[in-house]
Amino acid sequence: MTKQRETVLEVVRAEKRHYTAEEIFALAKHRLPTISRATVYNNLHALEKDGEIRRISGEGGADRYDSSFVPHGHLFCTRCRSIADFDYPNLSETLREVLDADVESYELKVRYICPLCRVNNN
Amino acid sequence: MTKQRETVLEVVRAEKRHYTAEEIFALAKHRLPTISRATVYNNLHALEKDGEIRRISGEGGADRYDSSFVPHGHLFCTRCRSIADFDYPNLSETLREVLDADVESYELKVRYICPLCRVNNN
DNA sequence: CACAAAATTTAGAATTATTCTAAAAAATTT
DNA sequence: AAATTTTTTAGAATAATTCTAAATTTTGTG
Repeated sequence: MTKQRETVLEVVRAEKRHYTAEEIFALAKHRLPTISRATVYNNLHALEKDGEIRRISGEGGADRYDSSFVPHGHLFCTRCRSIADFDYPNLSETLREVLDADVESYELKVRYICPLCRVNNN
Repeated sequence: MTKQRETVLEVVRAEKRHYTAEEIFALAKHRLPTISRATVYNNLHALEKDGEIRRISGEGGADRYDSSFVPHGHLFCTRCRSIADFDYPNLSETLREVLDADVESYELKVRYICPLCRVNNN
């Protein structure tokens, strides 16, 4: 494992938010000034393939990355564009049963109006 | 409703597969030779907002569109890149209960190895 | 450890998908 | 049918991602 890959993984794991490749590039560059964009993309793909991180395909924007080990869904607020995690227990197992096949990964995206926007009538 | 929007909707509804915007553009152009790419994108967005079609955000490629009224998930084969529909009954209602909020739409993408690739050991 | 082979990194160019622009055309309202 | 609003058009612009080929680093082997 190269220090570039390690840095990319650490940046994704340190997530306060779900970062885009561009944001990860900027944060990684902070620590490893010579790192290139292509390396960030390479490593994001490799880490995704290894199951270390998950890609959240972009809702009208760039893809984002998530490093949580706990399977969960994502809530997209169509008003303020915020993204939040939500727990949906047993979905992996249920999918396995319904499909009768091994599931590599899943992505459950829900579009709605988040509580804050609802209250504020945004 | 313009004839352009009507054509785009008809093309998506006539889906044998889930088409990309580019494919929809080509098919629409067949019938309406002067239609422009921007119009196809405009109408895809408008139709999505109206709930007439659903966007399937691109798995390493362009977004695709689906016109089915029956809520369902999508199966992505990571070997042959095929996309299939699958039924997951009551997910809308379950999400509504879990989140205690109205769900505008959802997208459930599952990555796996499809039966054909499994059998053929692709 | 040293060498060879394989894998990864780099910077920037290239490509792909999508959005923007401003003028023209079409649709809708009055 | 005139005025207003919306949509369309072609092409330019932008954004996100992938590609390229040479340089560097890492890994495997004796």
